[in-house]
Amino acid sequence: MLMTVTNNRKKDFGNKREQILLAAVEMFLEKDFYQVTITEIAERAEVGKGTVYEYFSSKEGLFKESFSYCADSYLQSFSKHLFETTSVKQTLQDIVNTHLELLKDNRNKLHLLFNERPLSFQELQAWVIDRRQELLEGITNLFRKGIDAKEIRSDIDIEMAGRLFLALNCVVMGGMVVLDNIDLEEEQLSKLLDIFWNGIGNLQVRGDRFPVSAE
Amino acid sequence: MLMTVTNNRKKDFGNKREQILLAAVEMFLEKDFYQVTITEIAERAEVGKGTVYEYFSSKEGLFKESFSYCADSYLQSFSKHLFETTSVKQTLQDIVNTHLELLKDNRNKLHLLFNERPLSFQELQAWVIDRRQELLEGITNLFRKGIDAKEIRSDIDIEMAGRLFLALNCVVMGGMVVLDNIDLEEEQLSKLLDIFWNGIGNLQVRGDRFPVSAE
Amino acid sequence: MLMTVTNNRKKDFGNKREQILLAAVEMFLEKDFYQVTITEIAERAEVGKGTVYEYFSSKEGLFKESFSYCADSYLQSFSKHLFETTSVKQTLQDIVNTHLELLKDNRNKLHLLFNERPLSFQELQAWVIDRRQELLEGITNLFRKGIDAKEIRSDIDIEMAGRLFLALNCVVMGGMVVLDNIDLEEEQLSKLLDIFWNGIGNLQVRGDRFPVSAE
Amino acid sequence: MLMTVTNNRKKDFGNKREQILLAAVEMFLEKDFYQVTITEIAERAEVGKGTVYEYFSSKEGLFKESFSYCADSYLQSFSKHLFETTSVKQTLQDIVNTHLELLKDNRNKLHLLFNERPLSFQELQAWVIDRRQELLEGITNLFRKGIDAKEIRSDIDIEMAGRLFLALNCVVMGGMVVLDNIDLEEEQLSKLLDIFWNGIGNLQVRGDRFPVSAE
DNA sequence: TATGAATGAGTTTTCATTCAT
DNA sequence: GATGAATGAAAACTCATTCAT
Repeated sequence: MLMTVTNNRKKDFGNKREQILLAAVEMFLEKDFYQVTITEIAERAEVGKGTVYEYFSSKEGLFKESFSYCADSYLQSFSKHLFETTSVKQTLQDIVNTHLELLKDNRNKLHLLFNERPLSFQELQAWVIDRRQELLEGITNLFRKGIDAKEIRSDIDIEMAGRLFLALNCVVMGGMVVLDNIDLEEEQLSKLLDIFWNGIGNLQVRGDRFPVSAE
Repeated sequence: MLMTVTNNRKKDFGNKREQILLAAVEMFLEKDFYQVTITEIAERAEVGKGTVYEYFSSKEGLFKESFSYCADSYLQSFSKHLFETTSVKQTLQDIVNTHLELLKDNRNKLHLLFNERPLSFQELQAWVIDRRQELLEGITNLFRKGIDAKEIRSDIDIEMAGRLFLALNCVVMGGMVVLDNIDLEEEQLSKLLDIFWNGIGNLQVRGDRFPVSAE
Repeated sequence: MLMTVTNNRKKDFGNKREQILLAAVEMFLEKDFYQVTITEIAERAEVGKGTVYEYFSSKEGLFKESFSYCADSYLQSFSKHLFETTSVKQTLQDIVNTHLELLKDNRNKLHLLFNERPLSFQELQAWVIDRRQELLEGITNLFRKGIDAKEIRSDIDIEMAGRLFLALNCVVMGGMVVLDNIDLEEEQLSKLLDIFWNGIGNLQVRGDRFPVSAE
Repeated sequence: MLMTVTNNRKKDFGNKREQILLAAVEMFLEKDFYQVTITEIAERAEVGKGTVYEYFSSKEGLFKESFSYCADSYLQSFSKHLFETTSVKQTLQDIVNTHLELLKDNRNKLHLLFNERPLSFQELQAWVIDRRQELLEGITNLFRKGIDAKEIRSDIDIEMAGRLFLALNCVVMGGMVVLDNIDLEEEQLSKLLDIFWNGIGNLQVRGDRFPVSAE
C-alpha cells in the first residue's frame, strides 16, 4: 500500500516499522503498559519478536513513540485553529467542533491520553506538561486578540481562562465521550461553550466579582 | 510520635498497619503500581516483607486502600459544603477554598487522583466513575437551588455546568498546584471563579449564545 | 478424660499436647505434609501457634509423631495374633479379620499409610522398612510353625509367602477399602485367603511348579 | 550423545525439552514434588530457569509429564502379554519376567510409582485408579480364559485373584527390587508364582476353604 | 506456660532482551 | 534484515519459626 511493486527492496522496510507501531498503539490503547507484552505486539504486527528490536530500542521506547503518535493528532485538533482570522468566538467553536469529531473518531484510541497512564514515566510527564504549556500559550494569545478586539472582557485572568478552556475540552468533553461513553451532541456543546462565554450567573447580579463580598 | 508519651508501652499497637499504609501511599504517589514493590514498601515502613501481608491481603488490596485513603478526604472537600444554606455563589467559593487548602496540604498525596493511574483496575475505574457521578449530582442539585433562587441563569445546561465546575476544581486547580507546582493564590482563584460565574464574553455582546450564528 | 479434676495443674499439660497431636493427625490424613500448615493445626487444636512449638520441635517432628501414632495401631492388628496357639490357618484368618475391622473403623485415617506420603522423609522411610521387616519376620516364624505342623507345604519360599501375605493385607485389602471405597465382605475375604492358601491352579495340574517347563 | 555424528548442526534441536524432562524425572524420583525446585531441575538439565517454562506450562505440568513418562512403560510391561495365546500359566510367567526386567532396568525410575507420591494430586490419583482398573480387567479376562481352558480353578474369585496378582507384581516384586534393593532372582520369582498358583497349604488339607470352619 | 505478631528465606513464574542462525 | 529459542533478573507471596509479653 505504501510502496509500489517496482520498489520491492524497500517495500518491507517502512512496512515492518509501521506494522509494529500500529500494533503497539492498538495494544497500548487496550491495556496498561505493563499488561502489554512485546510478544503480543509482535504477534499482532505479524513479525518476529526480535524484529521489534530492529526498529525500536526497547519496550519503553516503543511506548513513547506510540504515545506521541496519538498525541500529535490530538494536539493538532487544537492548534490548527489558533491562527484563524475569524472572531475568537468562532475560533473557540471551531476548536471544540474539531475536537469532538476527533473524540468520536477515536473514542477508544484516546483512552491513552485520558487515563494518562504514560505519566508514570517521568520523562513523558515532562513532555506532556511542555506540550500543554505550548498549547496554553497559543490559547492565551488567542484570548489576548479577543480582548484587543473587544470580544472578550479585558479584566479576566487570561491564563485561567486558557486553562479552563483546555479542561473544558480535555476533561469535560473527553470524559463524557471516552469515559462515560456519552454521544455528545452539538446542542450540548453549545450549552457548554455558552457557560464558558457567558458564565452561569444571572443577569441581575451580573457584574459581581469573586470573592463573594460580605452581604 | 503518633502516640502520647504516657502510653509508652502500647506504642506499637495498631501502628504497623498505619505505618505500612502511609508508606504505601507515599510510594504509590511517587510511582506506578507496577513500579512500586512490596519490598520497597516494607522497607519504607520499616517492617518485614511478611508483615505487609499480615495486614493487607495483596499488593492490589493495599493499593485500593491507599487509593481510598486519599480519595475520601478529597471527596469530603466537595461534599461537606453541598448543603450549606448560604448563597450558591458563596458555596462555590467555599468549595473551591476548602479544595485549595486540601491541595496545598497534600500537594503530593493527590497526585494519586490527578494522574488517574488507578484507573487501570477496572474495579477502581468503576468506583471512581460512580463517585464522580454522585458528586456531579450533588453539584447539579446545588445549581438547581441557585436557579430557584434566581442566582443562576435558568437557561443553562445544569449537567454541563456541573461538569465544568468539577473540571475547574480537579483539573485546573489540581493541575496548577500538583503538576505545575504553582502556589495558587486566593486572587487567582477569584479570577477563575469569576470566569465560571460571569463568562469571558464582553458585556457588549453579552447575551449571545452558542453556536455562533452566521455573521 | 485423661486426668481427674483434682489434678488440675497437670490436666492441661497432657491435654494440650494431645489436642495438638490429634489435630495434626486429622490434618495430615486429609492433606499432604506440605499442604497442612502449622496455623491450621493450631486452629483445629484450639491453641496458639506458638504452643505447638512448646510440645513439638518442628513441623517435621510433629508429622513423625502423627505418623507413628497411626502406624502403631496398624501394626498391632497384625502382631497381636502372631503368637496364637491355634492353627496357622486360623491365625491368618484372625489377622485378616482384625485388619479388616481396623480398616473399616479408620477408613480415612489409614490413608496416611496407604499413600505413603511420609516416605519422602528418608528417616521415616527407613523406619517403615524396619517395621515391615520385623513384621515379616513375625509372619515367617508363623509359617515355619505351620510347616512344622505340616499345615503348610514345606517346599515354599517362606519369605515370599510372608511378603505376599503382607501385600494381601496392606495393598489388596487396604486398597479396596481405602482407595476404592469398597465395602469388603467376609465372604470376599475368604475367597482371597482361599487363593493364598490353595492357589489358583486347577487340581488337574496341581503339583506343577514355576518356572513353566517347555511343553 | 543422543544424535548421530552426521547431523552435528541440529544436535540441539528438540533436545532441550527432553533434557528437561529427564532431569525432572530424576529429581522427582529422588525427592518429593515440593522438595524439588524448578531451579534444581533447570540446573540439572543445564538450561536456564526460563527455558523450563518454554516447554512446560508449570511445575505441576512438568510433574504430570514426568509421571506419565514413567508410568507408560510400566503399564506396558503388563499389558503387552495380556493377549498371548499360550497357556495362562505361561502368560503370568511372561508378565512377571518382563516386569522384573523393567524393575531392574529402572530401579530408580519406578520409585515414582511405588511410593505413590503423585497421589497428592487429585487428578493423578484418579488417573492412577483408572489405569489400575483397566489393568485389573485385562488380568481378570486372562483368568477367565484360564478357567475356560480348565487351567484355573473355576471356583476362585476372579477379581480377588487379579488384585492379588497385581499386588504380587507391584508391591512384592517392586518392594523387593526398589525399596529393599534386593537382587531378585528367577528362582525366587518362580517360588513366588508357585505360591500364587498352588497356594501355601499342604496337600493333606488341600481342598479346604476359608473361612476356617470350627474344629 | 501460652501466645500470636513479626519476620525473611525460599519458591514459582513472567517477560524484556539478546544473539546465533 | 528477520527470527525466535534461550535466558535470568526481578517480583509477589507463603509459612515455619522465633520471641517479647
